[in-house]
Amino acid sequence: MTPPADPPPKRTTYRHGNLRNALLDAAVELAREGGPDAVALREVTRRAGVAPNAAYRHFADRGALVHEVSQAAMAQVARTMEAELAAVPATDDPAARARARFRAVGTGYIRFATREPGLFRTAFHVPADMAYATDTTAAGAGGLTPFEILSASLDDLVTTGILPEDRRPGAEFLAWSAVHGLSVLMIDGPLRGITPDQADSAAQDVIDMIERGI
Amino acid sequence: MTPPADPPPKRTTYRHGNLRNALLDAAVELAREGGPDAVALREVTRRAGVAPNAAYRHFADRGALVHEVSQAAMAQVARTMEAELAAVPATDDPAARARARFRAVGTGYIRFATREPGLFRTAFHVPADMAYATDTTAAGAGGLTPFEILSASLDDLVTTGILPEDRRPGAEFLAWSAVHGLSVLMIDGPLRGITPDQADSAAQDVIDMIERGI
DNA sequence: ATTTTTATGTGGACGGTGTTCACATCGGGG
DNA sequence: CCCCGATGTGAACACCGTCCACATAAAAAT
Repeated sequence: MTPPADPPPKRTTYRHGNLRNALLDAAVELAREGGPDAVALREVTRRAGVAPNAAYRHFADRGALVHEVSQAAMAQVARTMEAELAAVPATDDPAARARARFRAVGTGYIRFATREPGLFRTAFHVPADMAYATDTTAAGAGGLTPFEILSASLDDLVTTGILPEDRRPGAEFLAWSAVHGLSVLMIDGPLRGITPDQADSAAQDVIDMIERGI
Repeated sequence: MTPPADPPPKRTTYRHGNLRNALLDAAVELAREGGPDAVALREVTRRAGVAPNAAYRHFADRGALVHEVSQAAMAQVARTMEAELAAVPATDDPAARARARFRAVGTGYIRFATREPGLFRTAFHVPADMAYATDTTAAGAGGLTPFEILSASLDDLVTTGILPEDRRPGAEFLAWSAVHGLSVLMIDGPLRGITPDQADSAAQDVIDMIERGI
């Protein structure tokens, strides 16, 4: 029950040596636990064992720090989607494979949202002052952003003949809306408090709807 | 360019007489302009021309105040949906009418989100400490919550034979997810900055998907 | 090798916030 | 009529983000 943290390592050198990363790590941890609002600059510096102002040598202000956390969180979304894609069993049927991969993309997205709600909310946090509305992209290990991963899976649906070509334009936003909406409703909407099993089931239902309705 | 506000009316009586409502009104206005985080207790009391602590005679803490704003915002969602429903042209064909009403429900929801993003975000704001996770419902003029309005419109789809009965269970969450997701993506997601025309068009596309996929 | 520049971390301050405690002021029920 | 409970006030505390002037040490220039 010592919530503050382990004793700060009492750095001996004047320079920290890796402050920027230390700050970022602490900030990510805070966001993981409590969402974007929980990222307090002072607490972050405290955990790094450094004076509050030291943060300003590495980040313009709190917004810049949160923005970087947001980027990191978005990259984690991409990685979770990639992991789900990698778990898709091999098949000879390219159409079945394309379908399974499309479903994996959506499943990974929703899984990340329910497993890491704090980071998920941070990934989609847009600051009030619009200063950091830069769409600097955040990619996963494969170098693709979540949006690009989704797009690729939709392209495969078209090339395998599952999705008619004339339905392709704008399909990203239809799929994204449904999957994102379910995520939000489960995280802090009326579906909050659902069990993980129910969450997975709901995810599959929503993806079913997308496949039929897209 | 006097952002603070008009001069506080310099109340003469010791009692305010209507403080609770005055505080709530100011809080709603702040939420309207900047979302839930913009609701500052001190600013609210300032606008009501009263000392900061006076708020604690009417609300347990800031969370309680924001929660009430959230309820009020949810009620406005319901009213917007009702307004959209009322605008559905009369028809003899009950099936066509049911479809139109279902679409109106979704359209109203998305319209409110894009027109009042601050209130929309506040309506779905769940406090960090989970203290106010009470699901006290917020109804519109017709006495129905947004969720109940949606449910009713889905019931009508079933009775008019548009929606097969076996697809009815859980359909609320499918529809809600898609519509809510689009709203969020347009408010502070990657679809932010879209024109109102594009927003309406995207809304219709999403509702099309729901109708096909539900 | 010595000096100077630059990057990085510190200390102190200011104004903002939510919240609590003790106190002031009234309005209405005994 | 009086007093008591409801309502509003004042001062204080802790926390936050941010800015200023300053300290320190590493790197670059001499």
